[in-house]
Amino acid sequence: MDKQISQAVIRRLPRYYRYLGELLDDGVERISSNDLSKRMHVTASQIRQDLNNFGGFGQQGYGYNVAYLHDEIGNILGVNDTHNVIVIGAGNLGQAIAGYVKFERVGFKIIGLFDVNPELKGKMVRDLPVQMLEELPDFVKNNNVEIAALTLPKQNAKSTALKLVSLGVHAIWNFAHVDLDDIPDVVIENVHLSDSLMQLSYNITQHKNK
Amino acid sequence: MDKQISQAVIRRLPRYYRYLGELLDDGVERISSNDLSKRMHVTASQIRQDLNNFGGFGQQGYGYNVAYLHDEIGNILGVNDTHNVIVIGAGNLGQAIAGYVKFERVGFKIIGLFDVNPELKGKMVRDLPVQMLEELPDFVKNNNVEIAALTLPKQNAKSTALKLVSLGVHAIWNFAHVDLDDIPDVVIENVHLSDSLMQLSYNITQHKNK
DNA sequence: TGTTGTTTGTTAAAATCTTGACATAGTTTT
DNA sequence: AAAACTATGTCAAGATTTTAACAAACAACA
Repeated sequence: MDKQISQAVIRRLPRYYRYLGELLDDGVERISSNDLSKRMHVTASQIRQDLNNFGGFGQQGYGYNVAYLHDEIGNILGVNDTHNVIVIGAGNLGQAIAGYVKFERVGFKIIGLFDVNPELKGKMVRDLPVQMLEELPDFVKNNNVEIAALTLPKQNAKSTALKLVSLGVHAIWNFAHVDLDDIPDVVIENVHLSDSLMQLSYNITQHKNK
Repeated sequence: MDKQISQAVIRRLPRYYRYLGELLDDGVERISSNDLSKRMHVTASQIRQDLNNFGGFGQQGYGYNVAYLHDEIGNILGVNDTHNVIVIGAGNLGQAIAGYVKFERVGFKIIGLFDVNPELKGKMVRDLPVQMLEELPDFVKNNNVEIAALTLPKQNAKSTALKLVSLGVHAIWNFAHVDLDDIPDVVIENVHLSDSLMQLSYNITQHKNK
């Protein structure tokens, strides 16, 4: 048992979660895979298949209860629990991420913001002071830090990641333009904005030549 | 002919491009799919298969010339040409994106930054003044704008996207937390940071239960 | 309460993607 | 110049993912 769920499925879950959240806001009580498929431009079969990886959330002849399904997907994704996040690198992107997460998501809580630049020391970003990297070990020891967002130059990313893991932070949200594989015992999620922009660029070229 | 290349392949191209760029910086002249596969932690077969979608860039018994292959992938991705980019939404994220792109990539040039908030009018971000959205139509008319990055609240994303397309901007790099499908004749690349964070959250849970 | 209609969960087929295998072509060495 | 070696391009097998199909379960309505 305990079949491994493919990352392809996992990548789709947040999107389901988002659409269900919107339906919830709109006061929609129930939805069929067919209706949802039309809104989301995917096949109904895929929706049912995806959801059934985790159990039967629907009911024949009725469909899915929006509130219930939303909550269940939230549980699967782990966003109904609180996760403490620190941001390493208090540049533009770091500040933006700190603000963005704060606005967008309950469930994720930014509790610390770090940088190496002494000029930034103590600067307030929202309600958080920028701390120096030297303060990181103590901070991690005294706070339950689950996720570290790395928004720093690629030169420092690997060593910082290694340090974080040694301090006990086992999840990294990596915005640095470098791969952080071959670090054992840590979960990495990469956001390579350059890669995304290049994909866009490719698709522009394709689009033109049609 | 003119076989459609799958997005799975396209998603990998920027990564090849990055690794080849690093090899280039390190003064490495040639590389075999086998050596590259070890560095990148993918199969050599996949590398050869991916590249052969676009033609034979290597030579039997020799491997691939790093500079040549780097350049060719650059051509495929369209990053050897210049693309003018405007950013709509001059909040933290918009400013970060403007700076990030500028630093990371030649090939993409930020030429304008727009917002609706009158308080931001004229504020300099790097070397660009924040302009009001009313100025957008004239700006697009007078400048060759290829890509618009949307870093604004989801409520305004769709209408702004529609306006951009009507003005002749046919590529959107979307950071708003909403899907912009069903807009015809436009290439969309989504960066859903929340989705990414949720994936991380899921994988943390999985990691723990092992 | 029975009949009709709806929609799931699941199975199987189809399509796509990844990996392994190897003949061929070119390189390197002697 | 020949022999030994290397590594691509490509074909085919294997694995995974997606889609279609439908029986079983429940809802809605008469």
